[in-house]
Amino acid sequence: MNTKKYTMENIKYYPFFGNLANPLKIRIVGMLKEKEMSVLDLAKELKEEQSKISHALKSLKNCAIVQMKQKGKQRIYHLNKETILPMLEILDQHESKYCKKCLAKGIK
Amino acid sequence: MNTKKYTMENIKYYPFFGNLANPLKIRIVGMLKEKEMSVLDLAKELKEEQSKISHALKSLKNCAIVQMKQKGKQRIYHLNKETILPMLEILDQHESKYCKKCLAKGIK
DNA sequence: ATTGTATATTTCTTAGTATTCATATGAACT
DNA sequence: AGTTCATATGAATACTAAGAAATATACAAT
Repeated sequence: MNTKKYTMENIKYYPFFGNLANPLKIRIVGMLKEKEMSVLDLAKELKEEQSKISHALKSLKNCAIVQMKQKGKQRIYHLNKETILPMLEILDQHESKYCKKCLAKGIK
Repeated sequence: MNTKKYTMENIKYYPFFGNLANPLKIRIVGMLKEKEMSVLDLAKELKEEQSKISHALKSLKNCAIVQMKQKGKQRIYHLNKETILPMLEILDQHESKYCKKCLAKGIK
């Protein structure tokens, strides 16, 4: 039916929000709100496999939701608070105002 | 491996961002930034089938990203600008600062 | 150079989501 | 009530992204 489905203008937000739409990734974001952590730290705290955490961190890093620094053999990840905190703040307000039902039940 | 994977606290953002992570849905949001529109208006402008638009609008409405009012037989949808505009604004800033590459290529 | 520790990558499978198509509902008008 | 236009719904299929498991790389210390 279509020739050109979407313009760059419109799809540009896609990969970014895709990260925040993933339960594991949002849990990682939740952890990193508190303090910066290594991959294994995250794996332990979240009770998930290391490779899974690495995968998640890679895509979070690709969209600059988290950033990384090397420390010996460890790689320490920290949240890009400048962007993410205000964004979650807006959502909290939205949620408390409009969206109790859908958020509680996970309706899409 | 896990018993309890995530708490409510952590997954609550999931359905909301899931909507913004979808190309069609974000295109709808893009259209509704300009003006409110009916389902068929959207279908025509975006060159997509009506049922597809309806499906997308349903999930957007479930998370209060759009709102709807009846007008004769038409249903007019409009954007929840209070939440969405500041959110896109934050992202634009983020993008121009950090994420040119990933956004251009759609890397996740 | 070898070992041990930390993280990343690759491939395959599975689960979750979107799309399609057919059909149903609902509202206005005759 | 029947017709038309506008929208929504449901079920089947097609996609895409996430998860699992095994393996590879990178670094530090000995």
